[in-house]
Amino acid sequence: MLLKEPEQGTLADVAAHRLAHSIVTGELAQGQKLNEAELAESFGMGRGPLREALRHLEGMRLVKRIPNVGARVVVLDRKTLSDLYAVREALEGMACRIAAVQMTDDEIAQLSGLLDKHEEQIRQDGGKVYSQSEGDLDFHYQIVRGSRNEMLMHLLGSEQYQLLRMCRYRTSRNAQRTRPALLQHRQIVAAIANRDGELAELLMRRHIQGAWRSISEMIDKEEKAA
Amino acid sequence: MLLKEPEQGTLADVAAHRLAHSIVTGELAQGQKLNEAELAESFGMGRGPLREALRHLEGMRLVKRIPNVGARVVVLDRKTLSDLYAVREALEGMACRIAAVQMTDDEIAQLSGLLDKHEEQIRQDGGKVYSQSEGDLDFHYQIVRGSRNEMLMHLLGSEQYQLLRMCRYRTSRNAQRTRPALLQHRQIVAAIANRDGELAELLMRRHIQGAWRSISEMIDKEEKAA
DNA sequence: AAATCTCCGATTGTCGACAATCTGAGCGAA
DNA sequence: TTCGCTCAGATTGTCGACAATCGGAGATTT
Repeated sequence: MLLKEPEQGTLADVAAHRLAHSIVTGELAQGQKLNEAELAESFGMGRGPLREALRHLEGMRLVKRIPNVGARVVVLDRKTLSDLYAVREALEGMACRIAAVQMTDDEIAQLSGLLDKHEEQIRQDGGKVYSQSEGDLDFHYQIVRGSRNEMLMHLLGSEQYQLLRMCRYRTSRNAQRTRPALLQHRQIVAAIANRDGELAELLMRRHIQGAWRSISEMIDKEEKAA
Repeated sequence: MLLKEPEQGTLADVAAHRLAHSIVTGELAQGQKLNEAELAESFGMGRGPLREALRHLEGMRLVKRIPNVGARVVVLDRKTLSDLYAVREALEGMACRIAAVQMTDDEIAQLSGLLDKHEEQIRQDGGKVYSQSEGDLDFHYQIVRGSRNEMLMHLLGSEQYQLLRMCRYRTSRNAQRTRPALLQHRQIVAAIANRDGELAELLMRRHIQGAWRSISEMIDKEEKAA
């Protein structure tokens, strides 16, 4: 759902998706060198399609390329994540405000249902934050879709979110934030259901700010440990 | 300044820049088919680099590619531009608020100087909206730079703005908005100089909303004419 | 020993040719 | 006439090979 059809279309697209997955899950470490010939070999394709895939990932900011030197997996330092969350706050805040006007009652009910499923998941296995994260992304993406803004959907859905998912995989150990997050999600849906765009935006911005604080603390700990 | 070094680096980069320029200036019409062999020939390069360039432009949303069919120049319809301006409003509003805190006094003075130069230009040749547009983009980009947010700079500066420039070339006939725009720019700078982030954001949002109304009316006229 | 230079292996950049696929014209049937 | 089918022509997708460039090991100089 978040990662489109993996095995279809051009080889370059397949490579891009597989690479994106490997990077997001951490299978490919941050800063790791990406050897064209090697990867092409492992994917069973020529270097041409693979180079196109790298260009694509470069556009997604998942890899950084330097001419005549090569491509490396991007490194998510504090500054990068801080910037990302600031952009998210602005963009998703706007999405929320518009979604409160644009979403149909059906879509809102569906969104609420997503949270029910989500809650059930947390109740069942309190530790599986992984699926929570994916579900959380689904939640956010549904709202973005509700804004009917194609550019936003592309910006957040298809591209930027990969960075977020990458970040999640890195910091998915702390489960303690899932419950307050769920509550905040409920409040956001309630605001949208009331067609209160301003409140929905405010709540979403706070929600994202809270997520950033949480991530930020975690980075602090990691840095202190190192 | 807005278009990086044209003739250096890999051929794919050269092709991407030249194509971007041709698209933005309208030299390549909207919706026009982009033939790989043809373009590669005209640029004096093989199809490999050109394909990479197309991938890049696809990421910039300047072209739309369909597997096994080819690439076409994107068409800027009302919906696309509306979405673009909504995103701009959120992003540049945020940039303004942060820039009001982060910019140095030097940078603010420089920004003010840019407007002086800008005013002088308007006084000299009241009709040359072209250079006004470029200068306007410079103004907006300077503020984005002032936010110190790398992601924002990449999003607005290197990529999204090409779409804007494309739009400007299309609708650059109406010069009557340059003077109020300049005034609004001055007010924004004043707010930033006072370190009033909230006001700066508000003014920038209004400024962009005004620009959108202007563009929107122009599209209406065009549609009525057609 | 430290710094610099030189050269070689490895990697990226580029090209040309071939295979796969789509588009559209022309033909035939309902 | 209109619809569907077939089949070239053109265009995209892919590969393998060659040229250009970079990084690093080792030798040389101070």
